[in-house]
Amino acid sequence: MRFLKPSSLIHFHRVFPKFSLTKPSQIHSHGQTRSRPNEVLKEYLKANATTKAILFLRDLIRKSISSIDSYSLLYIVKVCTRKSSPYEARQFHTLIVKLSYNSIIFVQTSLINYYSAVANLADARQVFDEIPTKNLVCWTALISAYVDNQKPNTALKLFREMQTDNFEPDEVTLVVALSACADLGALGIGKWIHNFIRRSKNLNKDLTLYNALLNMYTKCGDIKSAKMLFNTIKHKNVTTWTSMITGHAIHGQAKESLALFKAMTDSKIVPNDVTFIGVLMACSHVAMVDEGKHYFKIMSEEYGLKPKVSHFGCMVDLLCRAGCLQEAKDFILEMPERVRPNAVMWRTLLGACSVHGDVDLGEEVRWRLGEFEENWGGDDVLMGNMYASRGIWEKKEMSRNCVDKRVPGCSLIEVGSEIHEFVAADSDHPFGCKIYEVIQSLFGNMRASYGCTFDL
DNA sequence: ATAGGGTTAG
Repeated sequence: MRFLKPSSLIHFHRVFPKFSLTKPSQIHSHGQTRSRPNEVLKEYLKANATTKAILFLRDLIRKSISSIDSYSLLYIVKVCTRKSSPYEARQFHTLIVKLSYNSIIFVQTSLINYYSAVANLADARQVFDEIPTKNLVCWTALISAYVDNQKPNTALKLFREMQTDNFEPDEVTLVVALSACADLGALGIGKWIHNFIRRSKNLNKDLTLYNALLNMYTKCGDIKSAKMLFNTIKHKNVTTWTSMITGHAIHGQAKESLALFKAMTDSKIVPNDVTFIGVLMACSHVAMVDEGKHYFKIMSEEYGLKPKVSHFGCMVDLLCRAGCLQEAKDFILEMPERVRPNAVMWRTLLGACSVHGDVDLGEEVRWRLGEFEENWGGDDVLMGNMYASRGIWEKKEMSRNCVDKRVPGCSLIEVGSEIHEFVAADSDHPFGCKIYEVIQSLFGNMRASYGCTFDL
C-alpha cells in the first residue's frame, strides 16, 4: 500500500483532476443515508486510533473522492484535534475549502477547535472571521480558544463583542468566560456574570456553571462570596468540594480546607487526585509537615490514587517551606521511576535554599537544574542573591552575568469592566501608566498574586 | 449522524 504524501491543493488537483464541486446543501442534506466510511471513522475516533483514521481517509480520498462527505471531514478534523499535531489537519482543511464545505458551520467550528488545540490562534481567528452567519456555538469556540491559549483578556473582549453582536450567552459561554475571569482575577466581570445568571430565566443553570462561578470567586480572592455560593449549592460533586478546598488552601486557611475534606468524605463523596492537590497545598501553605505526609500516604493507601508529579511537587514545596531542605532533596532523588522530577521541583528547592541562605545546597541544585533544557533567568538571580547575602561578590557577579534574557515585569489591573495589562516601564500603553501610579498611591505596591484586582 | 463546557504544585 502506498500512502499519499502530505497534500496540498495542487496535490488534490493532480489526484482528482475532474471532481466537480457540489453544493454543500446537496451533500449535507438530512435525507442522506449513513455512509459506511463515516461509521468506520467514528469507530476510530472512539478508539482513539488517530493515525489509522487518517490513513484510512487518505486511502479513501485516493480511491474515490465521492465516497466521502462533510461528515467524513468533520470526523477527521476531530481526530486531528485529538492528535494535536500542528499541521495534520491542514490538508483536510484544504479539501474542505475545495469541496465548499467551509460554509457548514459545524465544520468551521470544529476547525476553530483544532487550531486552538494546536495553539494556532491566528488560523482559529481566520476560520471564525470567514463564517458568514455566526452563531453562539462558534463564538463560544473562539472565546474558548483564547482562554485555552492563555489570552483571557482577549477572550473577555470577544465575550463583550459577542453581546454587542446580539448574541445572548448561554451556560456554556458563561463557563468559558468565568474561566477567563478566574485566570485574570477579574472579579468585577465575574460578579457581573453572576448577576446575569441570577436574573436570567432561560439559562440551564447546571452544576458545571455553579462550579465555574465558585472557581472564579476563589481565584479572584473573594473567599467570602465563594463560601456563600458553596453553601447554596445543594447537590455538590467532587469538583465543587475540590474547588472550595483549593480555595481555602490558596488563602492559607488550612483548617477550613481539611475540615471540608472531612465533611466531603463524610458525605460519601470520593476524593480524586485533584482533591489531594488542594489538601496538600493547604498543608504546604502553613507548613503542616506531618499532616501533609499523612494525606500523601492515605491518597494511595486508602483511595488507591497514584500520586502524580504534581503531588510530589506539593510534598517538595511542603518540606521546603518547613525548612527541611535536605529531606526535600532526598525526597526528590527517591521519587519512583514512573514520575521523573522536573525543573519546577528543583526550582522550588532552589528558592528555599535562597530563603534559608544554604549556599552549598543551592549550588548543587543549580547544577542539577542545568540538566533541563529551559534556562530560567530567575535561577541565576536567586543564586546571585544567595551569594550576595553571604558577601561572595565575585560569584554574585558571575551569576548575574548568566542572566541573559530578562522578562519585563507585568501587572494586571481591573478598571471598571476591563483588565489592563501594564508591562514595566511601558509608557506607550494607551491607558497610560498614570492609572498605575494612581493605584499605587492609593493602595501601595500591588502584589502579584491571586485577587490583586481593584474596583474603581 | 455532524460544533462550544478548567478543580491540578511554584
